[in-house]
Parts: sequence; C-alpha cells; structure tokens
Amino acid sequence: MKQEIKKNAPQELNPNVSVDCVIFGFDFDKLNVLVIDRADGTSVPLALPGNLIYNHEHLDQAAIRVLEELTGLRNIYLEQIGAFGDPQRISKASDQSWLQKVRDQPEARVITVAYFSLVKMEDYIPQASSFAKSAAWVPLNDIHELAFDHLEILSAAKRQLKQMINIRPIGFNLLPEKFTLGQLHKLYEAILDKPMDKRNFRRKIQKLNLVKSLEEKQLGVPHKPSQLFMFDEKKYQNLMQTGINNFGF
Amino acid sequence: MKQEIKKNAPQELNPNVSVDCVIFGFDFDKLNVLVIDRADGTSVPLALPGNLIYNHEHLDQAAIRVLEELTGLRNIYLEQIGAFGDPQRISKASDQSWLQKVRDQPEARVITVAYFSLVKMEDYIPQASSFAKSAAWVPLNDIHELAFDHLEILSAAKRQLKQMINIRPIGFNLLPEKFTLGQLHKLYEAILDKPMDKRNFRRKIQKLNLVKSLEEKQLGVPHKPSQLFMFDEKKYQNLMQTGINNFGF
DNA sequence: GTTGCTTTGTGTCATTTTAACACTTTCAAA
DNA sequence: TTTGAAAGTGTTAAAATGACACAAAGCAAC
Repeated sequence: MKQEIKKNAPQELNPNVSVDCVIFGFDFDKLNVLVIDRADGTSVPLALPGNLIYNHEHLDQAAIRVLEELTGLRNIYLEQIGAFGDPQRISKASDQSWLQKVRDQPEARVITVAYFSLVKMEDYIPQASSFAKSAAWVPLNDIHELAFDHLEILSAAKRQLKQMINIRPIGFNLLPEKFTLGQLHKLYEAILDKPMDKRNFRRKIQKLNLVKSLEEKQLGVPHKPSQLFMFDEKKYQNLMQTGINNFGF
Repeated sequence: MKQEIKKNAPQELNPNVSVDCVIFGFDFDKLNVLVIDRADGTSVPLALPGNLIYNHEHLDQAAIRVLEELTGLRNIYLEQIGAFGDPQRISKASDQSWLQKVRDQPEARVITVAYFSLVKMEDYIPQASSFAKSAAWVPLNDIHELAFDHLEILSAAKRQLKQMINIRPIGFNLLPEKFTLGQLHKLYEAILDKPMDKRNFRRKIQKLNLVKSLEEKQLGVPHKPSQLFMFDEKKYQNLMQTGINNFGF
C-alpha cells in the first residue's frame, strides 16, 4: 500500500530534504516523547524519528512513512511544525554514518520538515514491538540532548502544542477512550506546564459539552473511584470544523 | 554583505528547495499582497516572490535574499508559514521556463518553504523602484489565481495572520509611525475579515497601554480630525517577550 | 455663513467569564 | 478502625464582553 510508485519516476531518496517526527505520549503523569537510538550500543545522542524523503512522495506522506518504518506507528495524524534550514544543521551532528550511506557528498545540504502528533501511549509499547531496540518513550523533561538540531525542533513542537491546545481539543488524542477528569486535568497541566485550579478546570471542561459522563466508575483504585468519561464524537468534530472556538485556559 | 560565501562551498542553487514570500500591505482600507509578474507581457499567472535557495545559506536568509532580489524590499522580518511538499506542485505550473534555466531535469522535485511579513505600504512603492515591471501590490480579495500552488500558500498565510494577530501585536507593522485609532480599527477588521464594534475595539486597545496618544491631530481631512497615536516601543517589546498575552479579539 | 456630509469620540448596563478558595466523600490498604 | 489519597462540589468578587446612540469638529458646496 505505501510502496506505490507514481508514474515511472525512480524511487529515489532526495538528498536535500528530510522529515522528522515529534511524537508525544502521556503516561497520566507527564509528557513523553518517542525517540530512536540509531547507533547500536555506542553512545550517540538519541534522535527524533526522521529520514530523507523520496522524490515522488508528498512531504506529509513521507513523514507518515518514515514514522512507520522507524517505530511501527501507523495511521497517525501528523501536524506540520515547520521547516528547519540551518545549512550547518547536519554537519553539527556527531554521527554521520547513516547519512553517508545514502549520499555521496558528506557535506550536502539537508533541510528538514518537522511534524508532531499526539498518541495514546497504551497504543504503542516499544518493548513489545519489533522495534524494541530502536524506539523508546522518554520523559520530555529528561531530554537534554538530541542529535542534530532535534532539540530545537522539540522545543518548537512544545511551543506549538501549548499554543494549539488552546485552539483545538487536540489533547484528547493522548487519552484512552475512557478517562477521568483528573487525568484530563493532569494532561492540561503537563502541556501548559503550570498548575491549574481543579474546580475551575472542571467547570470549564463541562461547559464545553465535549465530554459525556459514563455510568461506569474506576475500579481498584485505593481512593474514591472517579467517574469515567468519553468524548462526544459529534461535538468534537463540530468543534474542529467550526474551528478555533475559544478553548483557552 | 549578502553575498558571502562560507568555507569553500560552491555557491550553487539547490534544485530541490525554494522559498516564497507573502508580503502583506495595508492601504488604510484593505489588505494587499505583493506579487510579481515573471513573464514579460505574456499572460502567465502572477506569482509570489520566490526562488530556489543556495546550498550554503540558511532558509531564513534565503527568503530575505530572494525577496530583495525580486522586489527590492530590504530588512524585512519574515515569519515562516511552513513547507509545501506536493510532489506535483511545480509541474502543475503553466510556465516552467525559469525553472529550466537552473535545473537540468525538468521534472525535478521542488519543495518550498513559505514566509510572510507585514510592511508599511508607504515604505515600498513599486512604481518608483527599479523593479517597476515585475512587482506590484494587488488587493488580497482580487487574487483568484496564482502560479504553482501559490494560492494555497496565500491561503495558509491569511490563516496564520488571522491567528497570530490574536497572539502578538504584529498588526502594527502595517501602519505608519503615527496613525489613528480608526485606521487601526479598519486594519483589524481587514485581517479578521469581520466588522467590529468601534467603542469596544477602542476600549480594548486603550487598556493594553500599547499606544500612546500624541498631541498632534490629523490635518486636512474633511471631517473631525482624529487624534494621532504611536506605539509605546517598550510596552511593545514587553508584550512580545513575556509572550502571547491575551490579545484576542 | 448656513447646510450637509463625514468621521471622531464617548458611557452605561446587563451578561458572561474568570480567579480564588476548603471541606466532605469514597475506597483500599494497613 | 484508622489512615492515606484522590474525587467531587459552590460561592463570591472582579473583570471582560457585547450591545447600543448621539453630540462634536472639520471641510465643501451652496
């Protein structure tokens, strides 16, 4: 399905353009990012999943393909962050071996287009997949070094995420189908990186009519069990369409 | 100054990456966009100023350079919109002659990175410059066709402008040093594309303390002359730094 | 110099939104 | 049965929003 070749264009990597993906996950406590370890064992900085694009493919499709090839994640909706074009952004890197495999001029110019997405961590457990060695969730706040200019990309992704959550109800992609308001609350605090008043938060969320309460409650927790909630799919689509209502916190 | 060659890298155009600029201007009534006419006389769609980048230059610098080369505009702060990567985005074009000058494979893949900026129209009068033939202001709402995928880029620029004006006081770049609140009001209506209540607008603007009233008044207008205003430069920088206050309308 | 045209400039009120704040309930584990 | 831990809930004061109408100032035309 993904390997279609359009026309008779040769399926060649374009040596000048790559894509990188910032995949956020939420473990009910803090944000995590999916990173890959390109070197086996050697101490090379971790990197965002990314690679060169093919000449025949759309940038957006390239991001989807590369993400799947490197992590196994499929059917992820990716949002573009932007292009990063420092001419030295690649040669800064400590490890260039993978690059030299695909290009003849080691100093060739590569610009990258970055994407980000939010996924449910439960949907993707690297340890259980065939990509165990290479992909892993790392807490966002523990990341202090990354390959190339990936730290800069990550920082732009955080900024954009913070901004976007006030415009669209994207945060919901990070939660399982059934969730508690406490979990949603923690998620917003993690993304906006600031504490928020519990009662005011709940009031605001409830007024949106975006979540509907289920008859179910949490089981097996060592404290008062929480009501479980789901999204109202229709309302959600509605909000995304009519666009950009004031969803701000 | 701009023609520095770093290291000994050859100053070569990169055939795979271009930049395009959406330059907005405001004529106190509506938004305008700076477009260029690449063909001399022949009826080829107008285009956004854009061209291929050099291998040695930063994307952001490329945008600044290309803009100056094509329009003469200098020292413009450009904000990135994003990358456009449809593999067919170029071959859709009706005129490819300029492309064929710089590349040997006519079907080569070009992705473009788009930028936008806001300028004071008074600062740039194409008719008076040496670029008279090629660059011109066109009212935003009169643009129904552009070369390549430039209409799509323009549409993204409009979206981003609309969004950004609620986050940062960027609109002020479009006005002369001294301006009236009525002009500012019209500008916001033009960007947000909706009528706004005069009194509520003025109240909100004044509360920001971003503008300070001068002792001067308009001269020579056939009606009650308006108070003139300027920005408070300090307050402005402050707002941009502490970032993203609620500036929404 | 009076009339008409055009844009400026101003205040109130009802409604909604926001921020700050503390205690009781429920369950599991010890 | 006690303890710990998170759930759940309401009020109030302050601020922001949206709707709304008329007098003032200048120029131009007569």
